[in-house]
Amino acid sequence: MTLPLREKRRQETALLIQRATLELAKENGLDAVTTDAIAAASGVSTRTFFNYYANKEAAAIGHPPEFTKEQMEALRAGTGPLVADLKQFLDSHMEALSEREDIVRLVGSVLRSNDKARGILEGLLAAERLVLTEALCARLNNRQTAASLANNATSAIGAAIFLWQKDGEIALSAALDIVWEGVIDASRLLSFKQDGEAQS
Amino acid sequence: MTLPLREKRRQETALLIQRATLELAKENGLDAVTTDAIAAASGVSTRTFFNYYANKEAAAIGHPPEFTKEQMEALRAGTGPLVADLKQFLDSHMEALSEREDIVRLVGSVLRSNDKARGILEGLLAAERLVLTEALCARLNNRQTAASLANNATSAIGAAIFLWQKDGEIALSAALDIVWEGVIDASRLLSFKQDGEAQS
DNA sequence: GTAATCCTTGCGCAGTCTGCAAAGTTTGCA
DNA sequence: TGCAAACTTTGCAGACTGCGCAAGGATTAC
Repeated sequence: MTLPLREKRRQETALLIQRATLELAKENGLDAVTTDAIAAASGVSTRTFFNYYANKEAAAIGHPPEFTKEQMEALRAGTGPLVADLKQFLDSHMEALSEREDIVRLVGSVLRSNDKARGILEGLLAAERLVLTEALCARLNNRQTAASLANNATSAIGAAIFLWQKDGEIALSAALDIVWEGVIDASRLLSFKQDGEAQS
Repeated sequence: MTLPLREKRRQETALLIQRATLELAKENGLDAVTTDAIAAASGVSTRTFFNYYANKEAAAIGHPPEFTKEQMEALRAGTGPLVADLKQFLDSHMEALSEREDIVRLVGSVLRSNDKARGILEGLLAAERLVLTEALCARLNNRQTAASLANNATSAIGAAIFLWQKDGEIALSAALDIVWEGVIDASRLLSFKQDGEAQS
């Protein structure tokens, strides 16, 4: 962890700008906030703001935690049954998100009212989903299956956040448990042997 | 089907503008296209363009086919096992998409390079997913399970389109079959009874 | 045929985002 | 420590986006 000063400053400023953006968006939504206002609140020039983020929506999203090397490795190595490993993987990612609960909550409200922000996050998630698909592929040797698993997993994270926001009482990890149970139930229904149908 | 003239014209113009937008975007991507250019190519004023679509990204997406009342009803009534009904539902929706293959292909390429367009489509899809969730809820009495099923279903449509675009040989319906098989396989893995784990 | 309703359009304004070049910081190396 | 190379910040100018407004044109219902 011996980052050069430059790098460190950059990360700090990026986070500072994100917080300023979200703070301003709380009032009347992100659309009502100008880039000039964000720059001013962050203590940088407007031009510099655009050196950090391509637009205000990207600033609101910031840099969400990615799947770490350790998490991916644990999943690929695979000690237990796949379901358990996957759940563990999601739990550990959820924990990373919990450390920025305030930001997660604010980002969530921006997403509800801003198409562009949604698209940006969706792009980031798609990349993560691809990474996860690759890792699962190594364990399964079937791309479509791996892709579907990755989809269920990443969607579960989003659904858990949604549930957590709506409820307001339960913890993020508890929300994930509830959502995951639904995923498993749905899987039972989908994999149920059909009455008179042929089954490969 | 006795639409007033106004309504009909409106739909035609909306489609015309969408086609013009996609046509112009083929060259250098949507970002390189100005709203003035789209308006000129569509034979309307720039101001009128904005009466049809909120922005050029929305114009590129247009108005994708929604789940029809008949499709939803068939799913809710539910004659066979759920998996079969769901597959049938997806097949019929895929058929609707096949009738606009040219547009689907162009929209796909816009989505790859434009965050805002992705967000807009994602918003439309989320609404559809919600409709589907409601319908499944009526049959299942469990919201989380219904949501997971709806997620798997709508994601499958997207994945099928992706596969169809990448491959270039297979038909949309065939692509859906391949994707769906992956979904079922993944479900088997997820619902697999775990070794020593407790099972509710 | 006529009144009510809805659509289109030009104009103007506030805001977004980029290229460029000058000025300021940080880094590595001697 | 001190200096050159590499990188950052910033102001400015300029093209593009998106919307409110109000006048004029088309369509509808009766």
